[in-house]
Amino acid sequence: MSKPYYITTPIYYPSGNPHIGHCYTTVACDSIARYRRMQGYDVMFLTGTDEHGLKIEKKAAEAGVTPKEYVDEIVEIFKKLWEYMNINYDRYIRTTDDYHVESVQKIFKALYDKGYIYKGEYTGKYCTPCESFWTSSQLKDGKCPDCGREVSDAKEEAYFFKMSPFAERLEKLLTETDYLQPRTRATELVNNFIKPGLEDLCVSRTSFTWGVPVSFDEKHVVYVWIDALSNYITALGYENGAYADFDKFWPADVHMVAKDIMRFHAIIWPAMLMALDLPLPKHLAVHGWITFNGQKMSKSLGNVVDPFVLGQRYSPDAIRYHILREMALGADSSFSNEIMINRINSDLANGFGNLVSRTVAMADKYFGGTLPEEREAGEFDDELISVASSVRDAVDGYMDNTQLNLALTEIFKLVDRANKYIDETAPWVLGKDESKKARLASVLYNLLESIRIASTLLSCFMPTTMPKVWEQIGAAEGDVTYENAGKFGVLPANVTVHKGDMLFPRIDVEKEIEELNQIIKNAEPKEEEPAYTPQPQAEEIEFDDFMKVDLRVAKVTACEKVKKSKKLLCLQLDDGMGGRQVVSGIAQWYAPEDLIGKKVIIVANLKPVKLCGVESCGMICAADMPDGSAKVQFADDAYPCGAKLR
RNA sequence: CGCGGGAUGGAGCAGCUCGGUAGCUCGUCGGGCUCAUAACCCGAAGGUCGUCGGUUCAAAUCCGGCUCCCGCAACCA
Repeated sequence: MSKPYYITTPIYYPSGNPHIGHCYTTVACDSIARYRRMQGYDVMFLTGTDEHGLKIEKKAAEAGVTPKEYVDEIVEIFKKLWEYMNINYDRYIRTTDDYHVESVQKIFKALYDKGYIYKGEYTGKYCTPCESFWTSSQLKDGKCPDCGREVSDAKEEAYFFKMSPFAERLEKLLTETDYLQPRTRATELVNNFIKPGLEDLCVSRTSFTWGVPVSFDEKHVVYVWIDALSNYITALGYENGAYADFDKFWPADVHMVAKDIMRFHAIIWPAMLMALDLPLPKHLAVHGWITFNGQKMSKSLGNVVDPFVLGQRYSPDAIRYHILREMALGADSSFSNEIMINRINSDLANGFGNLVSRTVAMADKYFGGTLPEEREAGEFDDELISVASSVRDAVDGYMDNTQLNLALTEIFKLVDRANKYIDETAPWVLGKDESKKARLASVLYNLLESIRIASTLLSCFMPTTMPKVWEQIGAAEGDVTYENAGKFGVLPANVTVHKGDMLFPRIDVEKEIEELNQIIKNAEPKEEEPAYTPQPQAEEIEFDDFMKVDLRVAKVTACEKVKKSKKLLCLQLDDGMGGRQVVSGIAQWYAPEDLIGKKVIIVANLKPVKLCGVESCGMICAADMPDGSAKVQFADDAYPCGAKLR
């Protein structure tokens, strides 16, 4: 009976279309899953979508459809992308699936019965028009992140999950086991979340309805944690009858996640499992972001990469390769069109593709495609054979540590060695001498064997292209197994090759970059310009209310950054009334010298407050820009300082 | 003094745990080859290893101060 192996991606939130970042995690998991299958494991590879929550509810409302209709549509796009990228998942879970809903309700109840969940009060900020709760950290400029209106303090009845009983075990899990990969991140988690004391977690909401109802308290809907994280076990049939794989596959071998959701998987998820008395997953592999020219990918920067577009131009396998080759487990990896194209050219086209092409072409040219069986060993053979025979074991080691980039590097050492071997043995010279035919056959055979081994291992990473290689080098299905990847001399001595199409055509870098930039440009205006919808107008107020606001002209006499803060500038103003100090959150967009000497409009009669320990008396007026930045409203220099506006 | 990570030839990185020739990929330059996808192979140039100080026979590597960058947290009147 083969050993089980369970690997998961996170379940993605379908509030928008999938992008290259989603591909990153999924392609990595797929490659590992394929590798394990090849090794003979009984693999369960799970992916899916997290479909509940307020944001989906709202997006659906905006689109004028039901939440379910909304997610159905996006889930289709996700699935299409996975099909396109040749992702071979075993199961796809949607949190809207009946069996999942059933399990979540049971889990919630079980935790309640055990006393880990209790009813309490959730205090936060409430936006009346949106009917939504926000924590203070979610607020944008102190206002509702959705509509931009004022929020008020409010309390909401909610269920809480007790985290504190697990603090000690969690700390040990993070610092003393190899659960977290890479371990370097453990310090960060322990210092930031465990040492200050774990706060109980709010696990239900009454402020929206698009979610799993709490079975024993209908007003409440299960909030994201228990609903989403539990997918890893409900998908196996935990507390439901849809599947019966829980005993076989749990605990998971690897949960792979990006660093932004590391915290939930490193702390909350293990705590939940502890509360349920279930075994913990073996590993949590955390990877970084794909950054674009060093910047985080974001729509407003216009650098969101559409995987469909890239795949069409360079083939899904090339994209898969690039992503995996650049990805180091802990760190961010930079993505740019230039890096990607260069990588595809040098590794896939020049290195691997060309090796296959020249080898097959020579076998075809000198022997009509079929090698004769006579052999003659030569001086460079041993080194090539030793490299080829040891690759698999090296790759194994890296795969065990989810270091896919290093695994690929290892395979390409063989590719490079083989290219060098061609130069050393100069088959074209042998080809001119009838007496060297046996030697020539040996050289070509050794090359075909090297290609067979490399392509077998690469087939987990580039599953679409490698079968084409096998066709070209005359490898049968039984030749390209995991077991044979560790052996040299598997192809029949009289193997027959078949010339085929180029595997990875070389890309014209300059031309391609120009075209890609054009695509980005064309895509931009469509998204950018009409995308800016002004915030809804605030509620009407009385004239008297308006007159309470004292707007004044003031001149910036001095300005400096507030230490300890990235966003704050401290301005000294001549307001015609003796001067004052105002702190403003615009440091990201203005240097102090941009403001000194300029006149601005201030709200003069705001109650003073301290921001990062610096007193601020009033605020300066600025416009919110579509990209989230702010532009200060500079006043006409003719206005005298202290002049009142109305 | 909020937490953490980083600073190494033009670019991107490894080396730092366990001090002792600074390595890899790409790019550049020169050469070779012609089987191949203007690909392949060889060679060369290019680095005060952020900065200052300490320990040591010896420091990229250990210790301390400083500067700058990047995440996260907080702040954004």
